[in-house]
Amino acid sequence: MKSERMSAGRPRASSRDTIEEAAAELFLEQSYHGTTIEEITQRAGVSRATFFNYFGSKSDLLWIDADHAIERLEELVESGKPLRAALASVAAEVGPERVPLAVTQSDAMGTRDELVASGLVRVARVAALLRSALPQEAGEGRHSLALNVRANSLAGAVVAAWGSWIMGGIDRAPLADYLRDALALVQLEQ
Amino acid sequence: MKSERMSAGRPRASSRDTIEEAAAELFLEQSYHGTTIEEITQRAGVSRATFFNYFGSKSDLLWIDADHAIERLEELVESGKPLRAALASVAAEVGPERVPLAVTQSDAMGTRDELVASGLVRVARVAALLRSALPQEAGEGRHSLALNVRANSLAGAVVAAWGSWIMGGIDRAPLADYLRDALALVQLEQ
DNA sequence: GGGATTGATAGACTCAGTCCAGAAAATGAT
DNA sequence: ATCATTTTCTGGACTGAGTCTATCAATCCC
Repeated sequence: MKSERMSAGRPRASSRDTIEEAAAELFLEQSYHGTTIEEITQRAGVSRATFFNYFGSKSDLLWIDADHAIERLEELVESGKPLRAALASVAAEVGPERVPLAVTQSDAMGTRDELVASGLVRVARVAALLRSALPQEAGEGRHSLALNVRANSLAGAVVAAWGSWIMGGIDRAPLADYLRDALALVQLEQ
Repeated sequence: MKSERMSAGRPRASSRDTIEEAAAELFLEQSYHGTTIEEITQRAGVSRATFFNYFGSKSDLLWIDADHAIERLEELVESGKPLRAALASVAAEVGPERVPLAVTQSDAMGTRDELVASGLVRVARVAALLRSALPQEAGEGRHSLALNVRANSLAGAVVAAWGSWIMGGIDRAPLADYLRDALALVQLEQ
């Protein structure tokens, strides 16, 4: 995943990690909205233009960990792993410190639709993934209402588990436990 | 709802409707992203600043009908109507033409996260509303996992119903039918 | 060394969204 | 009628995200 590259071109500087670190520091010091992309790149020692080589938008910085988990889930599902097993696997890989910056910056989240929205884009991605991974019942079309309901409800449950886990504070149970309980409540499929 | 005002101050020009109409026209002619707020307000004959007296953001224009439905739902729930009855009421009020601009502009939606995000903000609003309206079980806290799962799953089902209804095309069944079927699939509460 | 490829940079540009000071239009009181 | 007050409308300046383009730098392969 990281870099199986040996071929042509100028090698990337270590910019990505540097930018992430600079951003995390500045968000703590000044908050998300109080920090500009220019400040981040200045502290990271790169140009502003470089930022957009690595990230599509400022809010991407808030969801790095979540995006990583979603990518892992996509990998597992594509490799043929059963859905619930894949979900459990990814949950087990998420350590107690993997709380996205978006949540520690939640004062901003409360007021600003922009941040809520950037988070929900991830939810939509999960829902779409689930919809493609759920077993279709006989004669059921790709856009069946029942399929959509199952996918969305399941996504809702996954998100609820994750949200409650976050709110559980530092001494909470592992995410996998929350997920198990949440999935038990939606006995929609299998 | 509209205007029970007789008191002081300069009366509003008919600006709001004018802006909505101008925007709808321009979005059809030029697409959402091809239209600037300045163009909209020019056609509507008001200043750019006035736009932000009526709408919080450009993307609000895409969700006027959805926002109206959500507000109705909030009213009904606050007035003490049972949740499922309130949902059914609002669904029954939604005519076949009430497809938000966001959907007719869906070519833009497909590619641009911004539009997905603006729509999902509405989903979050619905989920929050459901969470506050769902009956709490005995000894269940405000941030209970089970409560969150029920609220989110239900929101997912509502959204699935709405989405399938939209996709059903012009000769589809009433939204209320889709909603009934979707809710029947999530037998989580009551 | 000479391409070819890829990454980094600078700079200009568009546009959404914020802010503010002031003009315009109404009301009610004196 | 005049004045103070309240609310809307307007113009203009400003910030900052995101796009685009041209150019330079670093690496590989020949």
